[in-house]
This record gives sequence, C-alpha cells and structure tokens, in this order.
Amino acid sequence: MVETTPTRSERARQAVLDATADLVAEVGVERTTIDEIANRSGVAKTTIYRHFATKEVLVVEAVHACTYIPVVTDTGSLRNDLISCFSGTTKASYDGRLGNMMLSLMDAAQRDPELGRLVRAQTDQRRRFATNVIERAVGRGDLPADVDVDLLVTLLAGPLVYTKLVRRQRVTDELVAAVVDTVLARYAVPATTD
Amino acid sequence: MVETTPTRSERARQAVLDATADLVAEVGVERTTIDEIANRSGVAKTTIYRHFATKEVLVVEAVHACTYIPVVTDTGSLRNDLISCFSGTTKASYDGRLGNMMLSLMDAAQRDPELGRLVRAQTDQRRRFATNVIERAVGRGDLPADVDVDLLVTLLAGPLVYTKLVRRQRVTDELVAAVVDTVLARYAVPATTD
DNA sequence: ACAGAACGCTACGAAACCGTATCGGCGATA
DNA sequence: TATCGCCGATACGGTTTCGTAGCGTTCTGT
Repeated sequence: MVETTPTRSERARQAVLDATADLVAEVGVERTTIDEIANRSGVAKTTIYRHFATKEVLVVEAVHACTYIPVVTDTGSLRNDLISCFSGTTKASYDGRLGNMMLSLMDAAQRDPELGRLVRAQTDQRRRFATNVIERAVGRGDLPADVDVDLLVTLLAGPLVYTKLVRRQRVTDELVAAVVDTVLARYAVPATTD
Repeated sequence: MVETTPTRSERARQAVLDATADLVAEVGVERTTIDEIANRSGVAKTTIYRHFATKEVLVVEAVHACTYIPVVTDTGSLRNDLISCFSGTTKASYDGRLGNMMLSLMDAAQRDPELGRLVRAQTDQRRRFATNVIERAVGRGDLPADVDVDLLVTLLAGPLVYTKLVRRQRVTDELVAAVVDTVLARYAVPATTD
C-alpha cells in the first residue's frame, strides 16, 4: 500500500464522504441533504456535484467506505471463535456510526436497488465470517457433517441483531456468550469420543 | 360491541387512516405526504388537517390502528404453543402491510419520540405473548424455574425477525419449528417424551 | 324543510431541496 | 511567476411539500 499525499481534490472528496456518513448516521438517508453535507464538510455544494452525480451515488459510496472487516480468529475452539466473530462484528457493525445507519439504510434499501445490493452484500459478508468458523468446526468433527449452516448462522446472528435494532439494547459480551452456548448445546457432538 | 352506522366524518377519518397506512407501507414514513394521502383517500387535504394536527400524529394513529392481537393457544405443549405464537405473530406482524412498515417505522422511531413509544409498545406486546407461554410451561415444570425468560424470548424471536427484516426472506413454518426446537433442546427438561 | 356542521375544491405563501450557472480566487506545476 | 485546473461563494429557477384561507356544496339531525 503506497501512501500518497492527498491532493486537494482528494481531501475535498474525503471530507464529503465523511460528512455524508455522519449525517446518514444522525438523521437517516431520507433527511440527509446535499446542502447540509456542504455545511458540515466545508466543501461547496458545487464541488460536491463535481464529484458525485446524485445524492444516491454519494450515499452508496459513503456507506461503502464504512464497511467493516473483522479480525478472524482460529483458535480451534468453535465456541471461542464464534464468540470472537460475533462480538467483533456486532461491536463494529452495530455500535457507533455504522450502527446508527443500519435501520435507515435497510429501509432505504427497500426502494433503492443500489443501496439494496450494498446492504445485502454487507449482510452476506458478515454471515460468511460465521460460516467459515462453522465449516472449520465441521471439518474438525466438532459439528455433525449434515448441520444446516445457514440456519445455524441465523440462530446465532438473529438474537444479536434483534437485540440491537429492534429492542435497542446494547449487545453485551454476556449476551453473545449466552446465545452461542445455547445454540451450540443443541448441535454440539455430545462428547469428542476419540 | 355496538355496531353503529359511521357518520360522514368517521368515514372520512377512516379513509385517511387507511390511505396513510397503505402509503407508509409502500413508500415509508418519510416519503409519505399529506397530498398523496388526500389523493389516495379521496378526502380533501383541508379535511385531513381538520382531523389531524400534523403528519406525525396521523402516522402514529394510522400505525396504532394496525396493531395485531394474536390468537393465544394453550394446548399444554410448550412446543406447540410457541410455534403457534410465533407463527401467528410473525405472519401478522411481518407479512402484508404491517410487515412492509416495520423498517421505516423503526427508523423513524429513532427520531420521533411518539413513534418510538408506539414501536416499543408493540414490540413489548409481542414479546409478552411468548413470555406468557413460557411462564405457563415453567409453572407446569416443563422448563426449569430459573430459566431466563427474557433471553429465551430473544433467542426465539431474534432469528425470525432477523430473517424477515435483514435477510428479507419469508418466515416459513419450517423455520419457526426449527428455531423453537433448537432453542428448546437446550432448556427442556430431559424427561417428558410425550 | 331548514340550519348548522362537515366536506370538497382551488389557491396561496412560506420553506426546503435540488441541480446548475457564473465568477472570483487559490494552488499545484512548469 | 505565469498558467491552468479546481475550489468557494452566491445566486437562481424549478419543484415539492407544508399548512391555511376562502367559498361553495353536501350531508345530518331535528
């Protein structure tokens, strides 16, 4: 990765993306206006339109820049890896700026195909991290080979997302552990006999 | 319940509430306009303002009118009652008009205190039906007395809501059964193999 | 039938946004 | 330092939405 001094143009562009992400997190996609982005970023409205054709394109790019890549652990313990995976993803995805965006984003995604693709891609990506952890466990024999991985991920992610988005409560480490333990209790191989 | 012929005023009011609910389901809270409600309902804009002071009040009332009361079953079987409870609630709350409203509603509820109270009340109400089912099972001894009911409800409702709102997939009866069975497998008292 | 209440229609001013045009100024580069 | 490219500021026309006013019409209860 080559570090380059940002040009004036690049600095303006980045300031606009930042201000847009902030605004979307604060007031939602619908109430985010170009004029307010101009105020917040200190970039003139004219310049914003020189970089982004429409508000939709700008929002998509701003949200895309918020994508979070979790640190993947592979400790050999399914329980630990799952807790690490969901704790990290939940904190990054649902706390802070990105967390405040989620509801508005998912709502807007119902009507904007481009945003819809973006939200779906981010959801799929988060699920894939859990899927990988689970499939490694299957490979080790820690889970039955015929386990429904997709269902399992839903059983794990669902309660956490629901707690955050619907109940609007913090997702504590205790909750993550409780969810993982409960779900694993059903699937886990009774005892590693060999 | 006394059936009364609706007055002209009541008919207009109801038409407005219906059109508002439809519109919120279609385009979301933010994009719902009084003018469009007037078009859809056939009620003049002036008349709408004679009934409802602001758009916010109107939306709150329209959504409130959509509240769903599930049929509660008490078969004596925890599994059956839970499946019935969640299947009914999910169908009514997340299919059709109310289902299409949910995301936009929860988003708007982040900024409108009145809507926030309404959404929270509806969420609490839906949880309470499951809570009642679970507490009856505890009373029968089908679940340990020290079970964390709140967590249990979250483990059950979470995956279903997540499937509907985040993944945007249909919540099938098979999924409901799978979720209930998985979660109960952890908590259920080993005996009773009816 | 009659009086009052409620509604429909049209029009309006105010405000918020959008996206563009114009022009002056700063800044990187040769 | 001269030049060209990009930015900032202001202003503008057009559109949408809000909420209200005025006035004629239709319903409703007595």
